[in-house]
Amino acid sequence: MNWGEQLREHDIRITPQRQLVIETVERLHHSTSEEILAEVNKSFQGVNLSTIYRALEVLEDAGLVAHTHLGHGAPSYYIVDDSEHIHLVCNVCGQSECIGEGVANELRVQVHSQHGFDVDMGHLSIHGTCRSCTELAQFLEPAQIAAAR
Amino acid sequence: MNWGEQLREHDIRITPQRQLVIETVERLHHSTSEEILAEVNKSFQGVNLSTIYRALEVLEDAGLVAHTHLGHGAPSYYIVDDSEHIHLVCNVCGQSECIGEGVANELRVQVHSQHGFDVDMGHLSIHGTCRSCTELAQFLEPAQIAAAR
DNA sequence: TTCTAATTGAGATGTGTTCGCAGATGCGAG
DNA sequence: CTCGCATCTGCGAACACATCTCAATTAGAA
Repeated sequence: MNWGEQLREHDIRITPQRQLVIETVERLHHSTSEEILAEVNKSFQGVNLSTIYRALEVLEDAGLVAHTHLGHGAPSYYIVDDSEHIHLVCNVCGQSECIGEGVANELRVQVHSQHGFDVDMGHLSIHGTCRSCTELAQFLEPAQIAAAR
Repeated sequence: MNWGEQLREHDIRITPQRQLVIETVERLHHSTSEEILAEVNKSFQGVNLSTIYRALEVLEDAGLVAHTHLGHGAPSYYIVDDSEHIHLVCNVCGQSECIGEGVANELRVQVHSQHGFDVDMGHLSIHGTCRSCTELAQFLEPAQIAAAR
């Protein structure tokens, strides 16, 4: 099923702006609303930021895109496809990496059986310290690492 | 070691404002910056919101408090003590519950061995759908559940 | 083609957080 | 005890991100 049908199923009109947003989110893989706006405006200037937000909202309702919070700032939007993934976000350098959802299956099962809670894996961001920052921490203070990145 | 020594160790001055913030965060268990301000101002009016933020920042650096993102809005601050915990946040009703960190131990070990990534458990918020919202979803639309809470 | 409800652009508004600066204060040295 | 000064605070402005209002436009059913 393509995204056009998927939108019509949710009684969501198909507009050029929404098409642009979907294509852009797909192309950029992970992007903030501002980044999406900038990219969309490269081909069609005049598209408004509120339109981007509204498009992202309906597309998220329709299950076509999802978002997760990487840094402290704006959330990152990405296309929902067959390969769900989890984000590891480093608190020191701010970099993030995607990993398969396999490592959290045990967690998902336990949380569901013990608490009846259904985990949304796509939204899961794991914060901590990445390998290289852990190694650097032997020599530098966190602030110096953050400054050097 | 009490918090006074812990602050001095980090070359952080002890002030009434910081003492108030620590005590308030401890008392409220989970609270936003605005809630802390309101609570602090009950006993001492005139304390400024930026002071709260700055206090929370240094206290976090010193490892006395930590924060996690529960809803979409302001982060929640809490005292770091011996009992680390994880937050389950329901995307439908917005409620959150604390659970022991045990369920994520497997995850922590795997993420570390496979990716060299050191997970910050206190900051881990797991989003998804709670038990009661899963049950309600048989009868109601998500929007109706959110409205009814 | 016509009609209407959904959608859009533009800008105002809201919420949460940080900044810059002048004055106040904790606290170590004397 | 009191002095000196780096740090801290209050205040207001600025900032980042998100949402809302409203008139004009438009997708898509009839």
